[in-house]
Amino acid sequence: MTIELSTPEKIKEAARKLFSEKGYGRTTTRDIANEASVNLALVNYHFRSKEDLFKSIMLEVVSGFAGQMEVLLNDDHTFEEKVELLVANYINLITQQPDLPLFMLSELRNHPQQLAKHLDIGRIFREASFFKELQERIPESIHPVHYFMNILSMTVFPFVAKPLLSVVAGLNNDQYIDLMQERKKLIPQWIMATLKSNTK
Amino acid sequence: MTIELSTPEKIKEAARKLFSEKGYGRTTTRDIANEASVNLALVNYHFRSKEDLFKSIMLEVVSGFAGQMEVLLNDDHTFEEKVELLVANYINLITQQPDLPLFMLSELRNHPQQLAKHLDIGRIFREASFFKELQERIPESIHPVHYFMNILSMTVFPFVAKPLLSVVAGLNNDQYIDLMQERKKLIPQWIMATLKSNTK
DNA sequence: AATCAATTTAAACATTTGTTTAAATCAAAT
DNA sequence: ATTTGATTTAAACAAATGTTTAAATTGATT
Repeated sequence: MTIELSTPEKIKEAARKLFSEKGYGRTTTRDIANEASVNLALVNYHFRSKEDLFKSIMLEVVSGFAGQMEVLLNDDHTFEEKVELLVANYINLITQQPDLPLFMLSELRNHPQQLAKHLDIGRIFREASFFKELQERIPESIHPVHYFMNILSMTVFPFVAKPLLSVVAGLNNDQYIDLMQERKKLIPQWIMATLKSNTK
Repeated sequence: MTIELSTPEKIKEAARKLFSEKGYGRTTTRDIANEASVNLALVNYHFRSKEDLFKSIMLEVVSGFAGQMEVLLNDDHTFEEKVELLVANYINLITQQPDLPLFMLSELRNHPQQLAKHLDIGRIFREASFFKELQERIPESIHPVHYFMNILSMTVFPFVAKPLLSVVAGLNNDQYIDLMQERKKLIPQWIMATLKSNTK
């Protein structure tokens, strides 16, 4: 039932897995070739270098993330529904790919320019209907990005800090996943509560 | 005015800097020796291996973090003051060492066991007065760790995601730091607002 | 001053790692 | 069936990297 992938696709899939699991520095081209069940030289044949392979994967991941975000920030729902969709969407995504956020954040710091490069992310966000709706609800003294930070923080951080927080709370893996599912409902409630505390 | 450090201290300081800047995988023993202005072989002479050097640093960082947290979670202040102190404390700490949280989180995932090892972190947290006070304020249907997650998330995540969020918001470094300073006051307010929304 | 252990140094070693090469294989077009 | 270009393979190369060695230096003790 698994479809036969082309060699470059096999390599990219293997690299995506290994880079996000172990980071760029600890992943070798031989790791990638093995994971993809492919001859070592094919990594350099299809992609020019390890660095180029990384860039191509990173670009896909970041533009996928940004594209999805743009849709969610501009859809037809109410503000509160937008928050609910945003949170549920990312909790689902990250539950399936738990290593994705830490990978993105780590490597975004080591390869800065990459982000602004092919993606005018700033404009996408500032022009989103979400931000206009947000500004109508809060005083001008508070920067709207604070609330965007809060949504993303409460949604993403618990996954990133799972090794720490699961020990703190004394929870096993399944219990931790249950907690994250609970947050789909809780985070939007909390966000609305913080908005009421800072009314315009 | 800078005090002369012993060789092992020079090595540890250099390694702490480079590991947190570039991660374990991309930091070489030669990098460390150069940064410490010390002969290459001394890294292996004073610490057995690169891995051992890493472990020794990681242990210091994690137990420092946990120790500080234990004090803050158990001091004599009111619940709201505890939240204020916790937030202000970590915003100050991370402002001075911006690479620390991402380093801790990345490497904690690659070297799991390390955490639970020398540190019974779970007990420290569950027995803290902070958690008892928290439980008195929320219904039993909600796990208190949710709120601890929220505090840590809103405090730490904006630093970890700075490369992304500063582009999103279109802010330069100084403006971003100002935003983080504002959060010292805002986060405790928001936390109290979320608590009121889920009263016992 | 001589001794002795601890520390430092320069050099080398063995692996690992990213990349290249040249031949072999494959698949489609003539 | 032949040709031609793309793909794959095994092998090798050069550079980087963690570690070790053996000699040199240092600094305190006798």
